[in-house]
Amino acid sequence: MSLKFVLSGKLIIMESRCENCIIRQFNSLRAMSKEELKQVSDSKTTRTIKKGEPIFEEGDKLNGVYCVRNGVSKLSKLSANGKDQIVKLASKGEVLGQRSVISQESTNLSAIAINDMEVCFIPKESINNTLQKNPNFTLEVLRHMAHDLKEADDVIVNISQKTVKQRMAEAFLYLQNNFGEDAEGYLALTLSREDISNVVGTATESAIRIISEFKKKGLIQTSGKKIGIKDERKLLEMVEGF
Amino acid sequence: MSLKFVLSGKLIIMESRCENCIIRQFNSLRAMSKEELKQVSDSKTTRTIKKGEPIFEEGDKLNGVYCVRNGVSKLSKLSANGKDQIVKLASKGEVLGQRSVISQESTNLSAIAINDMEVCFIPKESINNTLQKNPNFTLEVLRHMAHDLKEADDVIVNISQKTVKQRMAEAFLYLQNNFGEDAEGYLALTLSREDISNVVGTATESAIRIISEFKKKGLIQTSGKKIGIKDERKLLEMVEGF
DNA sequence: TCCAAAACCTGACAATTGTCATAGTATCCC
DNA sequence: GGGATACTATGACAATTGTCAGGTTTTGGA
Repeated sequence: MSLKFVLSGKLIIMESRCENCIIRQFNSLRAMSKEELKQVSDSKTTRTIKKGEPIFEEGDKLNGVYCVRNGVSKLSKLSANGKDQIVKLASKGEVLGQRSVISQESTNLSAIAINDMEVCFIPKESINNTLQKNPNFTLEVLRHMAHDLKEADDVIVNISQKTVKQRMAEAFLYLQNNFGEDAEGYLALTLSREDISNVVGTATESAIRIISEFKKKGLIQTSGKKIGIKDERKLLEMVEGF
Repeated sequence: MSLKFVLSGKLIIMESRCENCIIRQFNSLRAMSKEELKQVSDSKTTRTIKKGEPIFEEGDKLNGVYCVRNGVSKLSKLSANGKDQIVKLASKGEVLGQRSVISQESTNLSAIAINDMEVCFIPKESINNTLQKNPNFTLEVLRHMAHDLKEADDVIVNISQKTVKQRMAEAFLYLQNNFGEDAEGYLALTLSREDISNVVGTATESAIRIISEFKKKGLIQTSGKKIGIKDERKLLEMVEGF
């Protein structure tokens, strides 16, 4: 049986065996057999990462993958002009570093914690072993990667064909759909203005300016750095180009 | 033994058995067993596609994959404002439509022939069958897709962080590296100005203007729509932002 | 071979976006 | 609690890029 604590209003489930971990249901690990999971469980280690700290950085050789149990990480790449481009936001259930382990190259992205995180490190041996023996698992990973690639294609088209304003609107809707809202109607995932601009691919000042503009037009509301969506319909229209 | 013809100066190899097809060595099909290849060979059909014609179009449900034997295809996506964004150029040896077949969704990209093409259509049953039974094949496909995803990430960063001029320079170097040059030093793959602008993600007029500028500066030379690289070093510097 | 259509090219201008400067505001750490 | 530091915000301006409008050249088909 798993241990449960109620700590300052939050329910925390301390589950150290992968076999029993719910997170697993959201990613490719669910295609592993019992024995394979047992092996993963025996070789894995758990790490906590504080807000702002890296899980790994561009160029690192990864000795395994990281399964996110809690918190959100930004996957980004530094460009020649010193700016980060955020390529993906990864939260509970996602596995980081798969690509690097599969292609046996150093990673092309940095993973940095946006809030405090808890991740499980799974050594690459466990993964590679299963990849070679369990076609179901490999296929599951493949399906997942096919999905990521499709999303990446969409991002390419969006960045090159939409205006910054459209991409900003899209980003807010994306955050709403993927991370939800809090009780007061603000986006549950709060990003700094700089992170927002790095997701959208624009200058921080431009992002701020557009936030102000959206606020004036009644499309969104803000409270500190928190942002709430007020007129989803109009934001959607803006994304489509009206 | 394969049949060979010399037709108007070109050597054409008519090889209808996958087992003997050289093309296969360049893609994931090389990980198939003899029996699997035999099955693929028996179920495949060969198609020729004329310049400008589609192999498949965005939204199509694909019943198989296309293995490119000859010619080059652009993979593109139509955006809301009516412009195409070219996401990838695929030539000899590349397999198109894999992602769609794997994730069992309709395709998110169109594939249109840039010059006359010859492709082999392989029904999805052969592929899915092998994916489930041969982990080596699945792993090979996975590695390939991991590579594509990494490239897609690079494209995202490039498009959002580099100027149009830098991306143009990069595009020419890319064409040189991947498709080579003809005897007179012009890029072997000749794209229309519109296609170039759709690769780079800019307006056709901007692309033309930058071509003129590069020509004036002695970085490239042109002859009709053909483009030749004259100063590779300076183009490289430009990409890096000098 | 010739004509129409398509592709290429250039100029002028407008819109978008980035940069720099500067000031207010929140946050963190001692 | 207070000061340093990072983040947010806005204005002014410049650079980049897109759009429209007009030409010229090339290409492909009758």
